[in-house]
Amino acid sequence: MPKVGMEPVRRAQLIDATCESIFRFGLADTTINKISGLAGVSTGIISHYFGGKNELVEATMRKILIDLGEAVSSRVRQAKTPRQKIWAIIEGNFSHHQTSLRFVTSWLAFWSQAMHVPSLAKLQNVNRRRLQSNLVFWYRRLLSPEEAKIAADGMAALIDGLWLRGAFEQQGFDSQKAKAIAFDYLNRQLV
Amino acid sequence: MPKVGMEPVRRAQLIDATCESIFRFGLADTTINKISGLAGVSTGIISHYFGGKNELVEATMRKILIDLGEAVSSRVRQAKTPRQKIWAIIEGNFSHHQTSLRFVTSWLAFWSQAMHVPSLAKLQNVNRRRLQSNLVFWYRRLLSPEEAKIAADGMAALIDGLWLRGAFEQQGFDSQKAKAIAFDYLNRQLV
Amino acid sequence: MPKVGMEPVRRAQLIDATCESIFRFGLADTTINKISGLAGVSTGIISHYFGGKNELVEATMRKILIDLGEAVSSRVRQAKTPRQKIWAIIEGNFSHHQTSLRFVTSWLAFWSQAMHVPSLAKLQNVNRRRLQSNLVFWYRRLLSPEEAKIAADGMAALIDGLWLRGAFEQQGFDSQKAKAIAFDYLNRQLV
Amino acid sequence: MPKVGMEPVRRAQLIDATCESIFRFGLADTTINKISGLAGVSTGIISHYFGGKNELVEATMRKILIDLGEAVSSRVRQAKTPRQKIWAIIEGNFSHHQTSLRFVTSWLAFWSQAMHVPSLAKLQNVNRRRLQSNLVFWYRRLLSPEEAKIAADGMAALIDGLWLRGAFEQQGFDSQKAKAIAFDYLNRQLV
DNA sequence: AATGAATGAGAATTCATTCAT
DNA sequence: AATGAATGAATTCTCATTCAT
Repeated sequence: MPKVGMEPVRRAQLIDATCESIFRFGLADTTINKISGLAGVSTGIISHYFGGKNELVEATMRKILIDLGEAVSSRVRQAKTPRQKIWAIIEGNFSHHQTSLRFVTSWLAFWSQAMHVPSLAKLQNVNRRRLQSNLVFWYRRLLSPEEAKIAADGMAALIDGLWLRGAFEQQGFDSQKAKAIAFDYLNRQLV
Repeated sequence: MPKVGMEPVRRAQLIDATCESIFRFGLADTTINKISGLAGVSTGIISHYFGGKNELVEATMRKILIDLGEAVSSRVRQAKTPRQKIWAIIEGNFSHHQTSLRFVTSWLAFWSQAMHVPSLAKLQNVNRRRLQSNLVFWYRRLLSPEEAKIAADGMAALIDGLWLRGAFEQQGFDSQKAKAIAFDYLNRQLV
Repeated sequence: MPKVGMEPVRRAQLIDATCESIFRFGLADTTINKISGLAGVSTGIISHYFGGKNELVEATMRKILIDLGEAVSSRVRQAKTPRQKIWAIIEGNFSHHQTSLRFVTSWLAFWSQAMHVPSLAKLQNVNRRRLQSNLVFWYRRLLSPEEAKIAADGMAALIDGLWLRGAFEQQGFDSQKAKAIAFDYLNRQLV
Repeated sequence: MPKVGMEPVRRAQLIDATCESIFRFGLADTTINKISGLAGVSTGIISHYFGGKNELVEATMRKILIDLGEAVSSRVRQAKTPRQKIWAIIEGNFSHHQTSLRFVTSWLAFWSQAMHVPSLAKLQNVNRRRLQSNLVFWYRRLLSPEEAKIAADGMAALIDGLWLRGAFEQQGFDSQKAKAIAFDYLNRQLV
């Protein structure tokens, strides 16, 4: 019998290598040769486990969004008050793992790519709406419906904007600074 | 007899076609065939006037950033008080032309691409810093240096984040809503 | 304890699956994955029992030609007169098993392939000549040598041509019609 | 201005090279590298003029069937009596150009391939039916409807069978012999 | 005896660039 | 000034074969 149970291992390996390649070369210059080279496997494996490059890229995006969602929701669960819940959402978005350049680079590449690839757009929309509706839910506990809508849209945009600009910081993403800005915004929203 | 003075015409034609192609197909699926087809000229023209596809793409990004810069600075010039100046920067960023999906799509594609293409990164950094330093300059008239830094970074991120999320709105970019959110943030920053 | 005596079983299984795959997908789209899938075994088995795909394909062709040869010779043995012998050859070629589309499809694929694969060409030539020499042998009992040659070549070509065209009939190979045509030809050859 | 009017030249060149490649290597081993190599052009040309390999192969088959059809119909036009018409159909099918091994090899490859490729099957059916209906038409002038049907089906099968077996003759297709056999059959059909 | 994970050579296709006209 | 035919390197995908278990 051949080695069994390799599937989850290989899939994780290849998704990691895809992130690494997007980080190093950009999505446009990410080829299955580079991915399989980084993963230390042959190119054929990609078709074998994912069907093709597109599916691997999609799986990578899904992984990133799921990780991000989990980082947020695990923190939100532990929070008590509505204010702490929003705080937790911000914290989750700027937790260490999420702000590694490796992560942010892929996130940005996907955001751009999603505009023209339906399967990615679907994932992107789910994620975008999740952040927005989470925020609205807790802001409503503290503000009028109209104010909550504006506050949530503003905070969601600020979080994504901090990521976006953070991706270009020479000295790497400064998550402390990002959090400080977001918390400052939050304090001002809640008077 | 050959037509003379075609250069500026052809360059503008090709840059417009490049924006159109990025909007329609995405940067990844933008080929010189599509660009020259949209422009109604032959493929050879691109090499002739720009040297190659990369240079055309770079020229297109430069054009977009210059347009954006001019939309902002023309408004800033007319503003009087520091608060109006900041208001003008926001207005400029969400003026009609800037928020057309055509524009936002290219802007986002370039932001992603710039992470791995030095010539684009340079343009991107100039633009990114210009927005930040413009904001800091006027916030300093109204806030302490520390507060001004945070306010400027926050506003810059919010503006970019609103673009980013606006690019995905089903019903198109709602620049009124974006401005409302940014002005609300501004009001809270300046108490 | 390992099963013993599996070899003939596995070989027959794989040859059947190869016929089935050629029938369903065509020789060009017959892969060892499809063959082993149809046979319900793993791909490795093919190398194990046949050495490789080519050898399996060759074995399949050999099987088809042997089956065909046996269908003919068993009938010929029972025939008495030269005319009945020729009749038996025709009958054998259009007996039920031989005219199933499954069979004809593989036969045609091999005929085409044999033109460029020496090992298949050899099998093909043996078979082609066997039909011709069988026919000549019995026609000589009834006709002059020159007439017998033409009669045999004609009948051999007619039989193969009926297969060829029969393979494309929408409603399947009509062996009754094929036999009627061949017998009519035979009657005219023998006045 | 670049060279114009190259399209028909290149298309003919590539179709010829495809025939040559099928003759030399077989359809299964015909690659766009081999085709473009034989044609003395680059591989990109194939996509440029045909869209892809499949379309080139289809165009090649169409060319072969059209040539065959024309060889037949030009002869039929000149024939006077029904018997001469049938004679002309046979002549056309075994005229020099049609019986070159180059031609026959491709013809056989396509026949096999057509069983699983709808676009080729369509071409094949048109051609197969044309031969049959042409023959029926003229046999009806000389025989009863039932006899005409059998005679036509028999002659069509004989013609194809002679091609099929002729493709394998060591010393090349002997069109004189093929014609002699077919004419002999014709004489016997018409008593 | 049998598996199926892994390989990597080979295939078709795409596309920026070149260049004769 | 402008064309677009032609190139060929680069990319993705397929698939027969190998081999550790």
